[in-house]
Amino acid sequence: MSDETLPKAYAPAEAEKRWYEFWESNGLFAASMAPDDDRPTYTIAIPPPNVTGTLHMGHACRTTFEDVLVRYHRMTGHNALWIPGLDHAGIATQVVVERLLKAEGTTRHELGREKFIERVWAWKEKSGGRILQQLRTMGASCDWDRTAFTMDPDLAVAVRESFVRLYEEGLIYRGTRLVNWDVTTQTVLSELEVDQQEGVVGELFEFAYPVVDKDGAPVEGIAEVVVATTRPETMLGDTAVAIHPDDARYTALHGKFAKHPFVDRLVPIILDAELVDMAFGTGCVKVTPAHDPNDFATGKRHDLEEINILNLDGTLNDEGGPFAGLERFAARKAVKAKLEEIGLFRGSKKHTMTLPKSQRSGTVVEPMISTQWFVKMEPLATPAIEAVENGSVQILPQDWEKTYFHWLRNIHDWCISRQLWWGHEIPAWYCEHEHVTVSRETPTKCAECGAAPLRQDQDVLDTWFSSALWPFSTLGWPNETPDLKRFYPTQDLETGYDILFFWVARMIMMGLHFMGEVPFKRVLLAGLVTDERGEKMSKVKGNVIDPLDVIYGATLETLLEKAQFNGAKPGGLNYLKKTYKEGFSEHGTDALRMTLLSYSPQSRRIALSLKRIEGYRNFSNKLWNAARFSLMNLGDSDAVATGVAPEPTALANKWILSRLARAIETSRSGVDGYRLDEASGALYHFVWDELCDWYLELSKPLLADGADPAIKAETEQTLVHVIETTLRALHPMMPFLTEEIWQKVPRSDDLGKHRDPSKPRSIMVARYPVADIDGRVDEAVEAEFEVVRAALAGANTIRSQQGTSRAETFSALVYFTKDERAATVLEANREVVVGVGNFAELRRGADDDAVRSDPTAAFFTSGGIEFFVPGAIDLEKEKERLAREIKKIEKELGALTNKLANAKFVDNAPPEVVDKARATAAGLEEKKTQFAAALTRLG
RNA sequence: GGGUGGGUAGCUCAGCGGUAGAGCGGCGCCUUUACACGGCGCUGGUCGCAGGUUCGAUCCCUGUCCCACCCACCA
Repeated sequence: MSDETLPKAYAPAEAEKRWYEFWESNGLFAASMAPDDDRPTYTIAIPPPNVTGTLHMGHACRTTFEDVLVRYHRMTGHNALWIPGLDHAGIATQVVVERLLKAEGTTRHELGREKFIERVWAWKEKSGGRILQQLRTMGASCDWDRTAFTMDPDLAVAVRESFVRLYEEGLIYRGTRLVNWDVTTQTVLSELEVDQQEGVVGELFEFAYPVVDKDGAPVEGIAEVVVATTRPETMLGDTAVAIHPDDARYTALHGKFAKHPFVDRLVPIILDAELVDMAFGTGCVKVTPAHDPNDFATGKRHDLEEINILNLDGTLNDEGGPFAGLERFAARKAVKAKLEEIGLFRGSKKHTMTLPKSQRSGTVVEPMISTQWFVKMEPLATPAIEAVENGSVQILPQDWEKTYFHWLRNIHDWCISRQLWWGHEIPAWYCEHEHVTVSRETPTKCAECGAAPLRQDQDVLDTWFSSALWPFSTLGWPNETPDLKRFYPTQDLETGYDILFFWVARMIMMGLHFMGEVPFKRVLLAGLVTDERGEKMSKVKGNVIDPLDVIYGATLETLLEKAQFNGAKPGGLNYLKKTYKEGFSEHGTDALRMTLLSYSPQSRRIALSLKRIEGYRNFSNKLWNAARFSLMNLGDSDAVATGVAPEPTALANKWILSRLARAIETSRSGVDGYRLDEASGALYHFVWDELCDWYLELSKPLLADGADPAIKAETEQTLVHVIETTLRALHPMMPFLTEEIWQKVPRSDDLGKHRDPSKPRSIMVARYPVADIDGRVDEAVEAEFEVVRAALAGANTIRSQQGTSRAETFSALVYFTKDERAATVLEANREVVVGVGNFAELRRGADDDAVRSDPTAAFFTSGGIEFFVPGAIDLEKEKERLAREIKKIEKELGALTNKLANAKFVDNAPPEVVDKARATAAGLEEKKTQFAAALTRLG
């Protein structure tokens, strides 16, 4: 150990790969299934990434957060299980594979369903494998043997079981509805895949329908009814014109009809208070049940005919009459022109609206009517609301509860069928009489009439249907497996807030329904990772950052190529060029993890900044070098870390143990309270500001060759203990670096021993530090230390002001104090102060007027003690400094004096607040006097 | 239109009733054998705006203006 010299800088890439293989090949990630293992379980089911594409920063963020929780619990005596897996992601994946086919000059239709599905599976193997590899790169300590995929046979059984049960319970039904149709890819879209593009300026086009009675004869007193639309071509599918029942202007229209100008049809004029707003437009509304959600609902209320005028490719079908065959936008123009031509055009105005566009193809989504499967949501939603109300499930940050309740209380039935090929087949079969048979096993004859053969429903299930079962389907449900018994319900579910409805709420509903128990105790919602400007990452914007590029580094050229390949627009490429002129340097996984952890979980936006990652890369190196220093200094000593705090006598040693204990406390309370930002922050500051900046500096004279052997020995012991404990505390956040160092730290054999003696020792399975065991809080020591710190900090200030090098020895440090305790502390730590401050000597000068009046003596005051460094200063600079100090004090003092002069404050504020203010004021007053005196002394 | 979150140092963000914090940046000094991916020091803020509650408000309340996101709707 002793003669091993660490390189000057930490090289993460090689170490990370090595340790990950070590952990995985030794089975250290696996949860224990031993019957005698009675440790409490801690389980997280991963939010399964889509098998499309590669992981992005959002995944990196989630993976890190979850891995910290899992590793922490593993180290605090839990049987920890993290279930990894992937989602088949229905449409997203199908679209990607279709794009590949297009590049090959073929289509899924040419290929046929079976061959196409084979192709998707091949894609899944490739893409899914890459994603799982990325998770490993991030350090995810998943139990890989349990890797699940939403299309696995086991999970298919769960899907079928739940579908059939819900059907039998009357919670799944078939109904005719409007779906979002993408005419380019010719598939339905889920709500998720529809982007609402706001602020599109369109045209509100008005035209007239001639009014007739039921026999087609003109109506006396009213010749026409004027309606408005942004989509004139849909008038071909109009099956009613609606007016408000209370609208006095149109009583003559009640019971009458509109004559369709293009197709041979009389359109009834109906009364509907729900659809019609009397104040809007003409107060007359054309109703196209087959192509508009509101009209569809209106059609249901009035039992209107639903006429679909479109083919699946977006051209007009035969219902379009003279316009049949035209593409929908061409048809729009043609209908408008024709209406003008025959004199029914009644005006047009600009109209700002929101257009639903397909996230996949960018085309305007077309509402189309079709028969779909639905889940009746209300009976499922009620218990899910209760579960959060009564605290069975806790949502963090809590603000999200409101959103959750709002959605569940206004829930719509869930359309679960999709006209795709990639997904779980719907276990429903039809006979020649269109009777439906829903069954767990493939049926041979119709359940209703016994007819055969049967044909299976061609549709597949929404990808979220299988995701909703995730927390228990991955544990073997519907079988009553030992896994299910041991690990359900899981503890925490961590994910982005964007899928609170699509996934989280549905898991709660399904978990309660099928397991009778919530699927997880806590929902942790993370913010969205955005670029440095705070804009959402998207391929088109070119601002998607691949975690691997940050970890391993990437040149600007590589970044640009990648962005271009992913379809970035020129603006996006410019952003990249401007923001990342130099590309990315190598940062390492641990640095990225620390960065992601440092953002508050409260914020909705995580505007990832490269500078911040660099800061943590530097921190990795800092920690590395602290270890390097320690190992070098431990040299031939026989100090070993034992996992128990030593009992040193030197102030610095006692102090660092006290600070260590506090850091551990904060770290623990931070993780326990899901404030990983606070936990990681506490350790960061402990390592950098206390361990490195102060303790390591102070330990140098104690470890020096000529030092007191007893002190040297206890310092070595303290040093090795503090380093080893710090590594354990940081391990959940920085797994690779900590293991790399820890394995080199001299330590006793029982540290990091696995339950299974055949497995190697690892920090992964070591005990997480406990404040009272690994450290020792000591208020008195901390107070004493402040005196030493003050003396040395003052010396630093002077050195810096005067521009003297650290190597230059000051003649002496003389101090004046009435405070005997402080004097004792300084006296006791004379060696440290002299050594670290590089003074020739330290002495008390209570009666040394010569020093006090020496104009060349640098002066500073700290903690009520005056310090002088004779002959150390540049007079002018010193004068400037003193004047500046006095000004600063006066400003602070002014505010405080005013406050204390205020009787209301003194009378009403709590006594301790007043006392504190008085003490501060007195301290400032004294300081001011000293500074003023020093200034006078300098002339 | 409804809702949610946010506006704090040049930038990115913590803090949320008792004299404003971090990282990055800027300026100055220091090539000191753990680390220049470093050390030390300094600079920098009427805590969006206007009222109110309070002895005291960045923090609580009301209003208001911006920004982001979500939901609904726009015939």
